[in-house]
Amino acid sequence: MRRRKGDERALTSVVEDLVEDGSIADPKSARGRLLATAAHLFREKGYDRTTVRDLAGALGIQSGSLFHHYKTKEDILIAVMEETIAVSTERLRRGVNPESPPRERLVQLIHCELQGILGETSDALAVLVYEWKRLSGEARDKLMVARAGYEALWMACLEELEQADELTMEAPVARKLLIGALSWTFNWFDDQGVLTGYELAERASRMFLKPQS
Amino acid sequence: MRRRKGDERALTSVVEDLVEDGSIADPKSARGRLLATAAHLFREKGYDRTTVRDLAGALGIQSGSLFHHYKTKEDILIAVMEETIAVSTERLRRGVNPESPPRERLVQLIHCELQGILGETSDALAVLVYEWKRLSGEARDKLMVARAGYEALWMACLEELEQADELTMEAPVARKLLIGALSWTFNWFDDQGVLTGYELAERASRMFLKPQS
Amino acid sequence: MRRRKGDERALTSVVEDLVEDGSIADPKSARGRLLATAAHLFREKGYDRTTVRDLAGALGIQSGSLFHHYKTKEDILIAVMEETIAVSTERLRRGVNPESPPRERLVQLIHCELQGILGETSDALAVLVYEWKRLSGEARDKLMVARAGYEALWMACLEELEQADELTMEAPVARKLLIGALSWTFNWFDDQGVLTGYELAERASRMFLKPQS
Amino acid sequence: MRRRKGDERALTSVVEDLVEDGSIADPKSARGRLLATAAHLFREKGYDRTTVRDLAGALGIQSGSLFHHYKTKEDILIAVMEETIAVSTERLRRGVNPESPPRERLVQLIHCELQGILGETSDALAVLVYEWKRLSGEARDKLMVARAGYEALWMACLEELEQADELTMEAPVARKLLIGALSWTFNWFDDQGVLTGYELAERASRMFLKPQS
DNA sequence: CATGAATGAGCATTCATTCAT
DNA sequence: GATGAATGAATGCTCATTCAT
Repeated sequence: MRRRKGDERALTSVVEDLVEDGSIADPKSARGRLLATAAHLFREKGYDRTTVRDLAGALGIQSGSLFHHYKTKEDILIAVMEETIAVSTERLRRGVNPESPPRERLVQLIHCELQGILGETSDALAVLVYEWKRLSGEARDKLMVARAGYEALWMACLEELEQADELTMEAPVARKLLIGALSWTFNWFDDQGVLTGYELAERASRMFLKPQS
Repeated sequence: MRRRKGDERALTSVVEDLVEDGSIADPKSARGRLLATAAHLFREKGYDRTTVRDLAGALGIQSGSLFHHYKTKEDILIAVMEETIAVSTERLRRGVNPESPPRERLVQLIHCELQGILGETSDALAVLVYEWKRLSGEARDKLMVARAGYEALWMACLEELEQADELTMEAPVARKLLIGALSWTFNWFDDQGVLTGYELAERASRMFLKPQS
Repeated sequence: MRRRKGDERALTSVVEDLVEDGSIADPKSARGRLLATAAHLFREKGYDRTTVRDLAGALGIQSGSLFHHYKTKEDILIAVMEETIAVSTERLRRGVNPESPPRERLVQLIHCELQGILGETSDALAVLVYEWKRLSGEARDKLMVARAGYEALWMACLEELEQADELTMEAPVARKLLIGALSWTFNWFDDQGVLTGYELAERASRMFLKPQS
Repeated sequence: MRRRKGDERALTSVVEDLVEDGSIADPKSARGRLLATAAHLFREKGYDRTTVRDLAGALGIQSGSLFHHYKTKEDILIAVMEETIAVSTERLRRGVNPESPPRERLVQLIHCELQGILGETSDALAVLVYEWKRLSGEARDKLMVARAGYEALWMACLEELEQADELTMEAPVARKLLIGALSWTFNWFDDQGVLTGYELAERASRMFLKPQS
């Protein structure tokens, strides 16, 4: 997606700070490269069809060496997802100004989410959405907890809007329709197309907000 | 999804007629049962993780016998998708009254699509959406042609609305956001929940229509 | 191989007579066509790589129907070999004039064998040579007995020549070298090439005969 | 075949030298044992009927492990053939003394070829002859090029003899009859029989040479 | 930490053979 | 006889994982 300089800086600092406090791996470290490459391959070919040899090959190491970093292939998938959730949540936290009026905050939320879906973390988020079923029950539960923090940020805004009677439908319904609509964008949205990411975010917010008097 | 008697009758007749003219396999025939079971398993476990032995086991036959009906596992996936597209397109054709005003027709379109996503053909449609990447390029091309007929029915309505200035955004953008929003419903919509399918369809139509004066 | 009219008539009558006395199947009957087709496919693709479906397909019937004629695929191979041995032996019997001097008889023998290898029965003879190993021990024994009659006709001539001191080496060694040399011709001899079958037979006989004084 | 000490040493050094320059695998290495075992089984049971499990079992490893060394079963066949051609060609190069008169060189050539057919490389050579048809076209072409070098060494000698009018027939015809005669020996020649390999070579050379005045 | 050979269970697919119709 | 759907064992090959070096 077409991004302004400011966005770039924002994402970089999100990642940097999370690296510093140890929540995620440094993208330049071996582990970080591994996860980014895994995300890319998992998205491109699907988790099942990506072999550990594919992944090792893309990293320039032997397949056996992967298992020094992660015990199983599934652990790599889990790590990709965990980090994505962490980065996404942190991005939301920073990208949304709590002082802004709620209508404005909704646009900020949508814009943040779109940035994730269409920007740098695109691969990892696509994996999060499309490979969710590949997780074992246990892993799923753990990640659902992490995901809950992210969703709470959304619901706070939507519920406020609902109470202010500015929403065209119930907040939970709106959120779920929106998740689907935005997730799907990585199947069609074209960086170079007629619409910028900003314009798309604005269109998406219109779907649920009553027209302003 | 909660359905009225009328819907049931409608779907049944769609399938029956397509069976009669040979477009799809009779759901009660060996081939039809095979495709329904395949759709179910492919959706539940994913195409890659569903082995031909799983499928054969679920059908009560030997794995070798599957290859009497379809030459490869991918051919089964393709057949599932082809039939779904055929049924969906036919359902749209019947479920939309060309005499209705366009706003009403949009609700009919959404309702038809939701019926597919949440009703009888739910499994097959989920497979169509989530396993698209598993198709070889050739198969993909063939199915994209079939899919185009379906989309044409949608765009006719949306473009009419756009020209009448009743849409809150460009028709193609609206369609794509809607595809995502509706497809995602099979991940959350609960048949027994607070919302009926009709109510959901109505909510979804609000996302793109300007409020009526 | 280039053949004179006389040869053709000779082979036809060999086959006809064997058909009449029931030793082999009429080439025009269902069974006969089956064996000829099997010989052709077995030679072309090898016995193992020729499936019963291939064979049935070439005959225009269903694979299951083959088993009305022969109980197993191996039985078809055995039948092909048995008939070939019968025809070859009969051809030798007729093609060699017991009145001729032994040197002449050797040329007749070689010519008969070459006719088999390069003429009408070429496929079946190639199968006999190259698929011998595919036979079960039991079948092998049975066919070896049949083959013995054929070899006896050869050895009679060669031993007579040996006794007359007209051979450049021991009769059994000569015969074995000759079997190899002639069998191999179906890998290189060209019907349309510089050499006729007759000329080849003549060359082959020179390999073991002392020059005539 | 009964061999003198010198032959043994000669073959050993051929193999050793080729191992050293990397043309073939060391017979004592994993790869070398694999190829020798494969040659043996392919010869005994035929390529098609030898399963990768048979081969693995004979080597005392798991069938999956084979694919570490060769990507496909056909690649194993190809490797067997390639190495045989390399060894055979090298043996010819060393076993024939270019200073010898051509009649003598012919005996040397025949003796070398027989050594291959009946000695250590017997299995691999039988495979080369009998499983040639199993190769894909591509592999066939590659091996035919390698084979051409071997045949060139033969034709040089035979053509020289032909020009000196010492051959009883055309050089190419002689070579082809000889290939067949010698190849066939592994179906009948008995190491312990009345004839030594040398005696057989000498008999074979008589087939094409005019008696010396 | 990294390697790479080995594992062994699992996979889609093939195929001779059977048998109810 | 012929059909063709079904069988079930077998096949070549894949791949996550292990482990001695």
